[in-house]
Amino acid sequence: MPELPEVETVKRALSPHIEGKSIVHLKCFHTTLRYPLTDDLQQAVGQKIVSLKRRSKYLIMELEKGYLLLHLGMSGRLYWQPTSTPLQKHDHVEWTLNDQCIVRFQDPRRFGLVLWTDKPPYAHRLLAHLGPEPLSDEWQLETFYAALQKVNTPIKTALMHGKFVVGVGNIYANEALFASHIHPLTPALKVTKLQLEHLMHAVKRILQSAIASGGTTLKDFTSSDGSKGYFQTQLNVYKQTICSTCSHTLTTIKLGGRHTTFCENCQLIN
DNA sequence: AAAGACACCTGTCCGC
DNA sequence: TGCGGACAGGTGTCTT
Repeated sequence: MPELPEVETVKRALSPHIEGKSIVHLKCFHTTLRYPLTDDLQQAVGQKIVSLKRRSKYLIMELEKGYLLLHLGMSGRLYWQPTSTPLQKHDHVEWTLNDQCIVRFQDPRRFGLVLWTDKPPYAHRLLAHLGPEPLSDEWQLETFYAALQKVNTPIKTALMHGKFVVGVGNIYANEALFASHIHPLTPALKVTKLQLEHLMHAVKRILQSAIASGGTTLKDFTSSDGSKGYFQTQLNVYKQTICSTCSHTLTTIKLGGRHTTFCENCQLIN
């Protein structure tokens, strides 16, 4: 489900409903997601939610003392209800806030996570190694280019790796490479600095545009209020068959186990 | 040290 | 209609 724009959409939709409110109950209905749902999640109970932040595809619920780290994995949802409603299949964690509203974490495939930490979350082992945020000034052409000079792996794999930039998943990696006319199999160290500059601009533009559209709903993505995203209408290669620029038939290959679609006419390998 | 394979899960879709 | 198999928006960890 979620790449950066989808997680950002969830964050923006949920924040106004929960910030400044207190957690009255926290219930777990399943023992394990990516990691076990441990008893220390109860340390969040009684605390006020100071803010909801995003780092990469992680959500950080900042409490007065401590933090809850959340990740939606491939199929996770975080949905909000003004009052309690019947549990749905695959609801794993439920927060009840002091105004009686409910927030639930639902995740059929259970690749997501909810965990407690009382230490600064950016130093947590899951976040500490993450690369720069694509929509921030931390992501610089010079350092990106320099880092890739040692990387022989295809540029698409490098883009999705999370080491050089975070938040770019399969959909937006395909789209950004198409927009910047770079063949996904180009070895990262062979991408020129000029191409890399175009790629960075494409990533920023596409992510911002996807956020503005409320994310991409391919099958089942909805924001916390149940609304769908509309960026799928702007996809140029992902799940498409004909090149929107030259009308050639698009090529689909498998790269690192992920569907990779590109135009052999518009995206040349270096 | 880098790169690839694998693992974690369930739901859905497609072909037979 | 039923069944097997492939595949899906992610990412940490293990193996080469």
